Formats: sequence, structure tokens, C-alpha cells
Amino acid sequence: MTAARTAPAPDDAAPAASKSQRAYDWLAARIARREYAPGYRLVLGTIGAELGMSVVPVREAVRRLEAEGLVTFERNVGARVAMIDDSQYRQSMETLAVLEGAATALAARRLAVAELRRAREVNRRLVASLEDFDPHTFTALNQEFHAVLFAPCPNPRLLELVTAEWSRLGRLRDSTFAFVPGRAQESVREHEEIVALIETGAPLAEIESAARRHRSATLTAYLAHEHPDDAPHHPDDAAPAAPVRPSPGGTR
Amino acid sequence: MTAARTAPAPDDAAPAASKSQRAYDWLAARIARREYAPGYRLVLGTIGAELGMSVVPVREAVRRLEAEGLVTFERNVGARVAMIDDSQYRQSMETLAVLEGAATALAARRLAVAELRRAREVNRRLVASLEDFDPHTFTALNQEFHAVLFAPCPNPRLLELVTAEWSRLGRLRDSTFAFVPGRAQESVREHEEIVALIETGAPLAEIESAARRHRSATLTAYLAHEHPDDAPHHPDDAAPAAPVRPSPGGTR
DNA sequence: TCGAGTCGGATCGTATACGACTGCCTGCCC
DNA sequence: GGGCAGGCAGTCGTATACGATCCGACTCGA
Repeated sequence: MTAARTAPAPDDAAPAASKSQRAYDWLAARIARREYAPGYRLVLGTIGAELGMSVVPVREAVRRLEAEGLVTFERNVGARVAMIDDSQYRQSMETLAVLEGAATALAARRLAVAELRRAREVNRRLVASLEDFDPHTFTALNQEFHAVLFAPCPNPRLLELVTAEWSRLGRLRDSTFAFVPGRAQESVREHEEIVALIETGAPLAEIESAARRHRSATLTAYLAHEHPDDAPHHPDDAAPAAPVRPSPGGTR
Repeated sequence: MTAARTAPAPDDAAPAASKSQRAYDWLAARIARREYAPGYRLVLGTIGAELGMSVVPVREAVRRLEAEGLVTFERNVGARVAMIDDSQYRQSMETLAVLEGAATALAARRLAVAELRRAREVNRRLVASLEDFDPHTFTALNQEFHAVLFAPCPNPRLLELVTAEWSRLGRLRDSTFAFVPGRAQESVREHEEIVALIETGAPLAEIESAARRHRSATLTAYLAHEHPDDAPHHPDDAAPAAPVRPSPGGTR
């Protein structure tokens, strides 16, 4: 729902896209490229001047970015690029694990052999890209692999959320695999397992679980690498532990 | 992420909220109340005149509504209330089943006894509301019950999506229980089961599955009641079926 | 009678203008 | 020296104005 249109045609000759759209794309690109770092102050007038347009389209673009969580906005004060901390990345990954797992399971029974073949082919390209490793292309291929798998998911709403979360992640961090290169190898192996599960008609619960664990594992690897002190804690952490914690304080 | 602020204070004396915000609230309310039916043409100037403001705030409100999927917008043509079909409702319910299940599981280990007591109390009120049944209040209490359960979920992003989906559902349909009154009784029973699972420290997977099935069952009941011909088909439909379908046509 | 071209109204897209609010800096008073 | 009040610059919020675009209807000719 959120990231709907993202410039159908950039602009060839005529200004096919509206100025608001151009402003949106321009800002989103700058933020993604970290040219506008988190906390950076976005002044409507300045941006408008830089883009050769009035403040009105810029304003609209900023409000859209705000709705997507890329920038924060304070009334009568102004907009600034949202502060992104590590926990946001973790949360998005965790959420994506849930969404993607469900989407993959829902799509599993609708995958034709041609699509499975295509998924394998993408995975082969992933393997090939392991030598001469480039995190960015690896992430792109990785996304393509998963996209093939959950594309036939009959629930467009779920797909929408998955896509939104993917792009959100992309803006939070260019590629996880840049941080934990070792994870890439393991990842492609898990890909093959997931494809095999789908192919053999494994129970949907099992497929969902595998897909979810696959992503959670990437997150865990990242956390272990960057923050060795953090607890792993992902959706599949099913340690029974104590039945209930005692009430720490008030009702809430 | 989408439905962030929804009017902190309506407006007592001073226009605390901006006009854009007022326009947004006003439009959202009208759409929810079906006063603006799906397909209804939203003309900026007219609405602005009716609200005693210029088109600019109205425009912004409409764009926000567009971002949330409530209205569609066509350039140089105008906005109209989004056409909502039954499948959207189904998809939202299905998605919410996934999200809520995950959130509940993630929150389970963090629920203190006080919160469980509170959940049970809300459920008691649900039981009480069964006689002299009002679908609207039942839905509100139902939401409160679940909110208590997943509130301690440590993943704010996931909670955000759950909340967004709840409000989306609320706008698609006031209350499911208005359509399938019989489902309400069953629902409160399942509530107790979920609380018991959490209390006894059942595996997280089991809690998640129960929470998900709980919502899926509501959807199934609705579908069976309204569209007896539709297949049930929900996330837990784990019928093994054939391993893979043959490729129906091209690669895609 | 039917089609194509043209005209007009309706609506949006953007620019410009002005008022309102916020935060900071300066200067005064204690 | 510290604290508070006032002023000032920077921004946003909204109104108004005008050009651009689209859609429907009307007219004119074959």
C-alpha cells in the first residue's frame, strides 16, 4: 500500500512524471545513498529551489516519505531524515521473516515446475556470484530468488507488505551480506533446501518454517557478527522457559 | 507505519490539529461510515468548501488516504473512494492472522500475570456482551483482548503492521461478527485456550499457530456464511496435495 | 444517420503570497 | 554572573491565482 508507484517512466522528453513524483524520487534516492544522512534537516524551500520547483510539490513528497517512515516531521519545525538505529533493521528483518515465510508457504502449492526451475537458475547465479563477491548484486539476486518463490502467493495484500518491507530494508542498509560475507554460502544452500521442500510437497508449515528460519538465520549471523553480546532471539526461538514471568510492576 | 497520528486531541478550543489533519480525519470517518461509498468521487474544491478550508490541506489529506489505499487517485482526473471487494477483506484477515499470530507468540514470554488476568477480564466482558449482542462493541472488546496479548511484543515494527491492519479492517467492514453472530461464542472460547497456552508456557510455535487459527477461523466462518461456494483456504491449510503443479504455460 | 473534429466546463498541478509558529540570540534586570 | 524577556530570523501552514490537462457534449460534414 505504501510504496505504490515508483516512477513508471523516469522521464524521456516531456515531464511525464509530476513534480511531486520527481521530488519524491530525488529525495528517496538521496536518502538511500546516504547523501542525506539520518538526522539531516530537510528544508522545503531549499530543496524546492535546488530542484527548480516550488515548495508545494516538495512538501507533498516529504509527506509521502514521512508516511513511509523515512523522514520524521514536526509541525512548524520541519522534516529531517529519520534516525535509524540498529534495532529498526533487526525488527524489519524479523518482520520480513514472518511475512516472507507466510507468503512462500501460501505460494508453494501454486508454483509450477517452470518457476522452480527459474528459482534454481537464479540460485545458480547466486553461487556463481560468490566468487568475485559483490554484496550489492548478491542481495539483488537474493531478492529475485525469493520473489520468484512467493510471486504466486494468492494474497496480494501479503505480497504488498513483503515488498514494502523489502524496500524498507533496502533503505536501512544496502546489503547485509556486506557485513557477514560468510553467510552468503550458507544462504544459497538453504535456498536449495527450500526449493526441494516445495518440490516434494512438504507440509506448508514446514515450508513456512524453513523460509522463516532462512531469513532469521541471516539476521542472527549479522547480530552475532556485529553485536556479539545481543541475544539471538528470533521468531522461532521456542525455548519453553518459565511459564510466566511474575508481574514486574503495574498493570501495563 | 502508515496510520501514525490519528488526532491526538480532536479540537477543544483552539485548532490544535492542522487543517490537513482535520480533513484527513473527516474524510476517513466519512469513508468508514460509508457516507462516501466506494467509487464516490472526491473533488478537492468541493470538500475544501464544505470544510471551510482551501484545497491545499484537502489535497494533502487525500494523498495520505491514497498512500493507505483508501482512495485511488488519477492524475488530472481526481480521487475516488477505493473500490473494495470482498477479496480485500479476506486478504487483510489472512494477513492479520499471520501478523497477529507472530506478534502474540513473540509477546507470550513477556506477559506478566497481571496482563493475563487483564486479558481474562476482557474476555469475561466479551462473554457478558454476548447476551444483548452488539457487533460493534464486541469487535472493540475483541480488539482490546488481542491488544493486551501482543502488547509486550518486543518488535515495534511488527506491532505497527498489526495495528495498521486492524484499522484497515475496521475501514473495510465495521464488524465481522455482525455477519456471523454464531462465531462470537466460539471466539471467546478460543480466547481462553490461547491464554491458557501462554500461561502454561506452551511452545511458541503452538501459541502462534493457535492465535493464527483463531483469526483464520473467523474468516472461514464468515466465508462459509456469506460465500458458501468459496474454498476455505487459509494459512494453515496444510493439505499435502500434489507435490507440484505442472507448468500451465510460459515461464512466468 | 453516423463519424470526426472542436469547444467548453471541470478539475487538477503548481507558483506565489502572507500569516503563524518556533527556536535562538541579544540585551536588560536582578 | 545568572536568569528572564523581548525581538528577530527561519520555516512551516494555508489561501489564492493561474496554467495544464482531461472528459464530455455539441456541431458540422459526408
